[in-house]
Amino acid sequence: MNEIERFEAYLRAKHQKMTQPRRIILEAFLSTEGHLTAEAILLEAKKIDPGIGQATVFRTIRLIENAGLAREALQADGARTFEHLADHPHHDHLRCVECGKVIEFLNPSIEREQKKIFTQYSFEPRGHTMELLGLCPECQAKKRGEY
Amino acid sequence: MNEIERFEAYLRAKHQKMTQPRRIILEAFLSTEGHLTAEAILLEAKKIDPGIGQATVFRTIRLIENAGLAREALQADGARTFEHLADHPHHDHLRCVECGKVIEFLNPSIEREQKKIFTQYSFEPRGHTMELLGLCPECQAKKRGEY
DNA sequence: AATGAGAATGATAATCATTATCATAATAAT
DNA sequence: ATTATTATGATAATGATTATCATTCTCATT
Repeated sequence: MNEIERFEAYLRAKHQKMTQPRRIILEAFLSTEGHLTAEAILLEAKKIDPGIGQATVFRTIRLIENAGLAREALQADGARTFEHLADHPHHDHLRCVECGKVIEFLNPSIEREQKKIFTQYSFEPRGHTMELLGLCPECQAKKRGEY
Repeated sequence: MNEIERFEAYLRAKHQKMTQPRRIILEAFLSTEGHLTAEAILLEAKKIDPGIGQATVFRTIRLIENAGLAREALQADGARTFEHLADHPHHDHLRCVECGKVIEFLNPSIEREQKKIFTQYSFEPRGHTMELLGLCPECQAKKRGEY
């Protein structure tokens, strides 16, 4: 079952409708990689159909998220972005505070420890966010050059 | 050196001034625990001096943050909050997605692994955010009761 | 294929948090 | 005390998100 089909199944289960705008927004979103703001997703969608409205993008992103096809990723500056989960297994982020570059990584040891914490506090796991903030090698070099 | 003094030293170093509003906002902020929105900090400050303005709170929080006396903590819903660092060593957060309850925890093993990742990618560490999301025992019980 | 009830759309207005502007007031160095 | 500089608070401006609503679309049923 591909992404579009999964979205259709989700909508059907909720007695909601698959529409052209929804399909276009999902396709536009899936055609990207990385972290997109709602506005960026609107721009992608308008490449397919310029008539798509801002409001519909906000509404549809939430649906896609609730369908389990995307996740929200808050940037360190508070900007709200989304990334789709197709061919994109779980990972965490290492971000450069200077240039904004993002490196994705996965550390099994950290994942294991997180599970332990859920158990310790009797929480039912629902996910997590982790972002490491630092200065990338290039920006370190740039800084040194300034002096 | 206490918090107020540290803030004064920071301001002096930046050729900026210690003022009544700034002192009041810092004192109000230090009198709290946990994660406060800018608005909540304004309310605290107004208990001391009702004349304090919203804009000054925003400006002063940034100063306090840059002085290293507070840190920003984005909530899972995107709300921007701040917590002061006095008598409040580093920790991470476990949040209930249902009721919003926050548990603070510290896991040395995770901290160690994070350091390794910085090293692996040659990043200069500048901090990190981690938030585990789950359903707390109380909300699990409430859910079960619904059916 | 036509119908009709319900749902979705896009334009726009409304809201909310945050930032910018600016005339006045407070501060700190002389 | 004087003065140059910075900070203040009121208000306007901005940017992101959400609500409203008349019109349009979708889909199960005929």
